[in-house]
Amino acid sequence: MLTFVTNVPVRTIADMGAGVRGCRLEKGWTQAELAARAGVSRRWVITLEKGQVSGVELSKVLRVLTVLSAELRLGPAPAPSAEELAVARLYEGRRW
Amino acid sequence: MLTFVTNVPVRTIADMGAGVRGCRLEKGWTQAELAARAGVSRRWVITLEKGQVSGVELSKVLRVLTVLSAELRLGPAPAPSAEELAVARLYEGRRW
DNA sequence: CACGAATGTGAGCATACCATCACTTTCGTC
DNA sequence: GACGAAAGTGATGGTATGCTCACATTCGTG
Repeated sequence: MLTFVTNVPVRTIADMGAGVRGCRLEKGWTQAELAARAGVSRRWVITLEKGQVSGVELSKVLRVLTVLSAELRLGPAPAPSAEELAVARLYEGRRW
Repeated sequence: MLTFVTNVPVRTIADMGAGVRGCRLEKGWTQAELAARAGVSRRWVITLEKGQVSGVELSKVLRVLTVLSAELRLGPAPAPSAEELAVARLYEGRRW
């Protein structure tokens, strides 16, 4: 049972990486152990935890979280700050 | 503000697709509008909502959710049922 | 029914993710 | 400091994702 990782907001890849790492450490697992249980490569676990790659595949992330007895929940976001709104306007309609 | 989509568990790609679709419809946006705002292709929005592809890129999903004023939260999963445990044992250590 | 808007589908191509292997660096313990 | 385990890095190659364009289908309204 997770105790420290409880309803942490996940807005970025880095958030997700930190969350996975936290869950893994709470269970006392090594990266290799997590990789084996989730059926992914250890290399991939590292890149996920460090947020080195922007486009990690969602299905693999979900498999890892399931193995870690963690769960994602989707809900309304708290109202953004004025600063966040300004940034959002800057990137409005932009293609990356 | 989202009203219907509130803290829905997301365990599979299909869950995510349904969640995104729900958030989009609550805002009254078309797929094309969502795609433009999030900077992704309309084709991709469709495949995400229908869960046609297992490995959608997490960064794009997060961008879409941000645009939709939705948020993912990571927390402990409720204890799995006996049936879920049996299935998990079947696939223990399996590579896909 | 007719019409338009929204949604869904197919093919082709570029890109980047991921697995594997080997190696290096960090960390903890003695 | 020495040792081993864990964590991190680099390169390579296969492959699936995602973008674009064009077309088909469904849906809602008059």
